[in-house]
Amino acid sequence: MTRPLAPTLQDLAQHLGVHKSTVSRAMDPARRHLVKANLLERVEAAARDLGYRPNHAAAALSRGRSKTIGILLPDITNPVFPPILRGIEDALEADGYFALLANTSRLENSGRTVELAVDRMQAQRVEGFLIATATRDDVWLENLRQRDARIVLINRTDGRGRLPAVISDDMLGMRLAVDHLVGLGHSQIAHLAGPESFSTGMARRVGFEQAMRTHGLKAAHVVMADSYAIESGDLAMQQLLALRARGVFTAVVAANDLIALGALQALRRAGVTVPTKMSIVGHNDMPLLDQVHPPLTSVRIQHYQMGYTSARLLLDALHNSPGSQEVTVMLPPQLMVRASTAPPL
Amino acid sequence: MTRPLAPTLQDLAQHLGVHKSTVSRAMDPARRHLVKANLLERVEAAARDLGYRPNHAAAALSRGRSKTIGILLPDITNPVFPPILRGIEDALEADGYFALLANTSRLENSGRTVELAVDRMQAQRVEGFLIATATRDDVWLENLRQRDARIVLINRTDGRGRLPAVISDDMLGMRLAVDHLVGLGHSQIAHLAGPESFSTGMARRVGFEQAMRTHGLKAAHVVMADSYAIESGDLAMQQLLALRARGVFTAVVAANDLIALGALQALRRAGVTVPTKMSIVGHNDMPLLDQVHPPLTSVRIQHYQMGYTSARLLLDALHNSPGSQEVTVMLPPQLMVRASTAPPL
DNA sequence: AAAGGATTTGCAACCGGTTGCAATTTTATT
DNA sequence: AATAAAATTGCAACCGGTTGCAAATCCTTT
Repeated sequence: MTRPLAPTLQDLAQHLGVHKSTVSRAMDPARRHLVKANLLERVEAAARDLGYRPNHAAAALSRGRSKTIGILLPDITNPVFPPILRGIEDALEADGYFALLANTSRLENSGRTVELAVDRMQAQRVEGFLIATATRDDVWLENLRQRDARIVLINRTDGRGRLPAVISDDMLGMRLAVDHLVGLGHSQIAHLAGPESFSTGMARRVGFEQAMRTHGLKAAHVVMADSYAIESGDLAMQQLLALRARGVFTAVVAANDLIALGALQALRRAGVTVPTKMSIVGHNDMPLLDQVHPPLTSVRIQHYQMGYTSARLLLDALHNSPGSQEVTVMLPPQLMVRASTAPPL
Repeated sequence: MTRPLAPTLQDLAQHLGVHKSTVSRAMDPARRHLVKANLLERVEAAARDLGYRPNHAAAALSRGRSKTIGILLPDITNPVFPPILRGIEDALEADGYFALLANTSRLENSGRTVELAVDRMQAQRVEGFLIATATRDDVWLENLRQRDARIVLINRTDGRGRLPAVISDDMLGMRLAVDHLVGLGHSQIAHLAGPESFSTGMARRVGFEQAMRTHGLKAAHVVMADSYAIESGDLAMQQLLALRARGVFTAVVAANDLIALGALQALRRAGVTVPTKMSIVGHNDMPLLDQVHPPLTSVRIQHYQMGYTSARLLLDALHNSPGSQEVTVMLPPQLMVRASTAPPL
């Protein structure tokens, strides 16, 4: 069973009668010009013949750069993340970088899981982190930052705004939603907010309130769901309905699609038909939203672009190591109008 | 800006006045017993103090094992894959392995993309591959196999059945679907098949026909969708409707949820109400299926378990290198009955 | 107390590339 | 044709661990 091991640079060099350093240069696009044209061809031919594959670990060790980026997601199972991941991968691949992925939702940021993942990634000598799990007061994130790790946040910012981030313009998103509803004739609008511990929950609530003010309106009610999940949305909507006595409302802006779906459930049970008796707007425009009943109007976020841009930002920072600009890139969202919104009765 | 570099084994050893090989042994759980108890404690303390992180690249190079597995997915954006991925990660993490992910859908298996990804992964010296992109006649897969790569297929098998695989029991799945419909009183049942180039498309069609035979029935019609996508399902359903003249049917079993959703669309447009005039069963039970209208009855596959088991299988094969058992593990699916199926008129 | 075996620890080579610098060859210049 | 300058190639140290083997130390046993 002892088949020939994978050929090394040394093997190749010997085969060609040159020194391995020469072959090494021939294999590196950036140093290729240092080797004579015809030798280069011979090297390439030989590499192909022998089936040579560079050993990434050796290269990483030797130059102290792993060409690897660590990615922390709360839960890949949440449909907003796959497109982000695709964007990241596409950007990384263009520079020959690899992604190391970790889902950290097991204990929902409750400390250990994330730190374990970070440890493993640091052992892998990742050159930087793309983090989509930030909450507004993460200690581990702050620690990581202080250890001079290169970091770009995605989708959510940290509380202090000290780290570069790529997010959706939540203010604008809420303005789009509110403008749409007001345009339809609504004036009594409620908000199902997301957790304040996430920057998105916070920003969207503030954005909602501000957009309402722009129209000279006040939020009918604001109820906070305690997580971005269907059940939480359901619960929150029940609370909202209970408040109707103290002020009727004809539309609901949810901080997130899952919350909106939960709200839809609660409304269905309560016999409130959407959109005739109540309009609903979601946020994120996750897949299949056009297939639910009724098809949900939602604020579409540029997920793919968010991933792509964040990776690009990180790579740029890695290459021009000094001036780590602490930019926050805001991507404009877009309103997808479907059948869950209509003029009030 | 020249901050102290990350401490190495050597640094630690010097700090303690011992040789680095001793520290190396102290850090390895499997070799830890070789070092005296109190020294061990000192090493651990020092490691903590200096913030020592082992360099994975160095270790990988030195022992020739990267503790890394390559994962090939067609498209993480497809909701069946995230749970698979979670399963894989959980299994790998337990053994200290890492996952290297690649989406290969850009050109849908059209050759180059996959091979590029495989190349990059081999440069990383992955110890094995988990592949969910197999079609029934992949050349690159066969090549990979012949280069003695360790492989476990997920969800789909290759045509030749030469590679270990973890799949759902598609025969059983179709039997569950057909039994359910027949139990409701249907006897004229059509099938929207998936592409025959995928083992799932093929196996489910065969499974459907066999299940029908068990009941002494014959398939009303079988139309093949040309991909697992909503639009393809829509198109295929239109074709199916056109065939109604030559034999009425009251239920449709789709090879996949997306196809079923497309069929739902087509039926809606044609004014055929589900489930009253037509029952529909999907396959996979992807997320949000309970939120569409009507909530779709579907064959639930054990995605997470599929990922977990496949990774476990691969790890086992890697550890007992000789007897690479070419098992095919079949996981039993389960029927999720919802509102898209009802007795025929 | 000496011999012999069992434990610990040290030594040094090695994994497969990368890279600054020196040596050599080629090309250009006069 | 001689010489300087430029282009190639070779040399050797190094990256940070791992591991077989030798050396040193500790424990038993008689």
